Amino acid sequence: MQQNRSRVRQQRILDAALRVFSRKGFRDASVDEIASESGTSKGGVYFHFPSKDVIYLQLLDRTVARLRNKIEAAMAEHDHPIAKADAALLAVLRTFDKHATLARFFMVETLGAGRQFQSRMAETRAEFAGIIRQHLDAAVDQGIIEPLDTEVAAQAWFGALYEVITGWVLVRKPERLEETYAALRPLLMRSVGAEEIPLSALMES
Amino acid sequence: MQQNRSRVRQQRILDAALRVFSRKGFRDASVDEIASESGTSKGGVYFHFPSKDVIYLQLLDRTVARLRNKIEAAMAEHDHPIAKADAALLAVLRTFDKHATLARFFMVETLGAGRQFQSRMAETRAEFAGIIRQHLDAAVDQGIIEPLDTEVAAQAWFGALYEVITGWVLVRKPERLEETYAALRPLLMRSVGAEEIPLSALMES
DNA sequence: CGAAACCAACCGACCAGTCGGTCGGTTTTG
DNA sequence: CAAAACCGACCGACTGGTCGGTTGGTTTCG
Repeated sequence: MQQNRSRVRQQRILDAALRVFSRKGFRDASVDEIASESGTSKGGVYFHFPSKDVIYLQLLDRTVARLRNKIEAAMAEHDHPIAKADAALLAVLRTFDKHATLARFFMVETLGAGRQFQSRMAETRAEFAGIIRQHLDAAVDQGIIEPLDTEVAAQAWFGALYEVITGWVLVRKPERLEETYAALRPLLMRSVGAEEIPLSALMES
Repeated sequence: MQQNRSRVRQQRILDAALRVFSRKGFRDASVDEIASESGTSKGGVYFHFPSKDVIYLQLLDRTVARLRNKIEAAMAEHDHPIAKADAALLAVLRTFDKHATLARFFMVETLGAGRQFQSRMAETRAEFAGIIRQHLDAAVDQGIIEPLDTEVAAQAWFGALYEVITGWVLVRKPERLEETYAALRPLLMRSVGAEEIPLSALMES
């Protein structure tokens, strides 16, 4: 049970780090603050993690994994590429709606965290863009949309989404992020030439 | 001529700051480095600028103004909203193509520069999104595109562009940013429901 | 000469990471 | 069984280095 306790403490530190990084950003967050926010001391933090960088990186990994899981779970419930895209879009918007802290960390923090993380950040962006691209390719293969440069299209989708979410994080308008869905969906769909299909029952659930 | 000399030195410092900030980011760029890169000393820098923050802010202002001028000059040569959008898109791509340093500063640096600049950054993003929105609204008024949520659309356009440029800055693929134009243009146009018009003579000039 | 421009040396705040030591619980041993 | 030995977890004072900003003196120029 001792190692269980240890694992709990590690999670506590990561949870605290998420809040502190979200508030202050990587550079302005001191390890002392993470320590006190997680109910321990600096020495305690350094017992569990070798460096501040590693805390950040592990937190990023955890966050990315959770978000990707959410997205993939949402998509797994549908077969049609457009329904998958819809589900993924809603899953993202709702997740960030519910966890604004996460949004702040992920959106505002990711790019400017510091030069040492830049390549990792590029990988992360590429990972999400890759998911989008993969499904765009599938849609092209199935003849649902016309062939197009799916790499640029995936980047553009990611960027559009990223910007809308970032804007919401910074300004908090509209009140609920999900409200942008109605405007975002047709925009994205039309951009790749996907004909309109009713969004009907997708709004609830 | 004394104040002229002074102004020249100020510009030199800003030019050097642009290079150093682009390489290192705001936090990792030391005033000493900006000083030596501009052929002066730290004291010299502090004679012309009251703080590192102000250097950054003035540089940001200068950069935004120049970019906005480029965009508006490009648009002024056309009347039709779609031609304006085209011209603006090309102007942006070409400007960053030619000045990768500027792209690095503007793209990678803007978001994560530090909490103290966050509201200013939000303003800057809003400014460019506002330009896009204004012209989307005009296009709607002229009946060229169907009514839509131009605020979200403008954000999405900005975000898409931002992401593509950022990706290029970080990975440098394709070789020339302008090559993304052919993929980006139809994507953006279709997203707002603008019918295809030949891009023909727009590629050169 | 006098003011503007410039410089090198310096100051002090800040903070990641270290280290010697403590504490509560578990295992070993006589 | 109890005392001794041990151990993982934890604490917080301290250090070493960095860097924004200051200052007092020097050069340049009109």
